[in-house]
Amino acid sequence: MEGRVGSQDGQIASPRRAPSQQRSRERVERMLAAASALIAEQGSDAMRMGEVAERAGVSIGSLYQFFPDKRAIVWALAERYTAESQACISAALADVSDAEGLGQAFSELVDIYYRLFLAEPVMRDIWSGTQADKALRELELADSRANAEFLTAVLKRLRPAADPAALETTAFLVWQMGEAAMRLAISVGREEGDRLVAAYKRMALRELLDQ
Amino acid sequence: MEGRVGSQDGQIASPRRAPSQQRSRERVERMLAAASALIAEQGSDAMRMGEVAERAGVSIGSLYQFFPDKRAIVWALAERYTAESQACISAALADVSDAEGLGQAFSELVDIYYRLFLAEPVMRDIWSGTQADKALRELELADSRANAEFLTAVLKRLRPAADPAALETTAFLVWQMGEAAMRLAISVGREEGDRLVAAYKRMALRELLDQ
DNA sequence: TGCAAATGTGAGGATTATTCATATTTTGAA
DNA sequence: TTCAAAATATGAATAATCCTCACATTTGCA
Repeated sequence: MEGRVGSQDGQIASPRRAPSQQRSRERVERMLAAASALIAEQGSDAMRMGEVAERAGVSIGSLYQFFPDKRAIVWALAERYTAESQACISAALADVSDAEGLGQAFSELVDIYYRLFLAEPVMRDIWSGTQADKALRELELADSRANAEFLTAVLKRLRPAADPAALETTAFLVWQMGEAAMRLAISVGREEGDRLVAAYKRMALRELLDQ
Repeated sequence: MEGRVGSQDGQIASPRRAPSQQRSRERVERMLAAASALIAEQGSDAMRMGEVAERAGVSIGSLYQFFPDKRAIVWALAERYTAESQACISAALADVSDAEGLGQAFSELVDIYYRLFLAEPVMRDIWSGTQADKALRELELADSRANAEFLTAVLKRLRPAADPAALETTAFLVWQMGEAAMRLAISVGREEGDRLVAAYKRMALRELLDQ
């Protein structure tokens, strides 16, 4: 009843061949767009390579010309999301210089993420499946570390006397807790989700500001 | 290259037929034991139904006599773990009556869980894949709620003046954060993992005791 | 004993992911 | 412009896997 999704080795799935011509670059975009639409409709697990090819208007062989396997497509989409959000997060935290500013920026960041998770089925699907796929897990971990570093930088400015290593651990943990809180929040009802996100915010800020 | 793992509907995978004879009960045990061993060796994703049957010394058809599909086997193992751990957690929190006691019990509980995650590849694998499988996700959520309730009961005793709804939210969130922290801790190096777990403990207790 | 229910079996059906031999298009140097 | 090499396109065929089902065997029990 099935196809399987490759062996369990978590190789970073890089394009089998980078599209060098204008034509192929456009086709790869179409493939990713098709995959994105299908994931939004049915989830990445139910996404079929044949459907992706058909919807992108390319042959199945062309798909495999640029993506070594199914997971690579999901990975490529995930990478785009992380790149975008990192830029956003970096900007939001760049010029925070006092506790109040951190509270403000962090709170907004959480809201943005929460809304994004609620509104973006693709993102939701991809980050949900994160744990099952080694390459995705590593991407998310790297992303999380990068984001935590932005937060660490702020903390070091706000609390110069504190142990830097401890600040790093705190920032990383708080950030990961945030991602977990989001996943939890979207998997329960909206009201409870809102409450949980609010509770997370309080908890995180208390920890970050060491109050 | 593959088989697929069932449609994405998250039906609770209950035995197709409960084994009623001694013989079949023993065989089902062998099936679960075989599955457990294979998951420990290669992960549940790489576990093949044919291998499970072979190692259990039964035919593939017998497997499907008692388990409607592959996920049902994983689910059955997961259910056992949750039943066991709930009993353990309930016992640990049952007679907590002051802040110090909570600190003690909670800290021990976290340690036990952490060690369990580190030592039990099966448990680790199952809870990692949790997000990808609807039935597993629901099982984990229900388990988490049940455990959070034990914690809530303690909090209500310790802080009778507090808003009960807020305590429930706090307990649930803290518990889920704990599971996330565990997953994170075992996916990074041992040293960093230890630091993260310690940091989580501090954060959680601060929140639980509202200090 | 004998019959119905429970259980056991494994070859084959059904899906999918992925490959590969071959055809077509583009590029860039002569 | 010409043309060979590189890049790209194609989809039928392959391979791997889950799961079904028609039929065989065993067990419980009146």
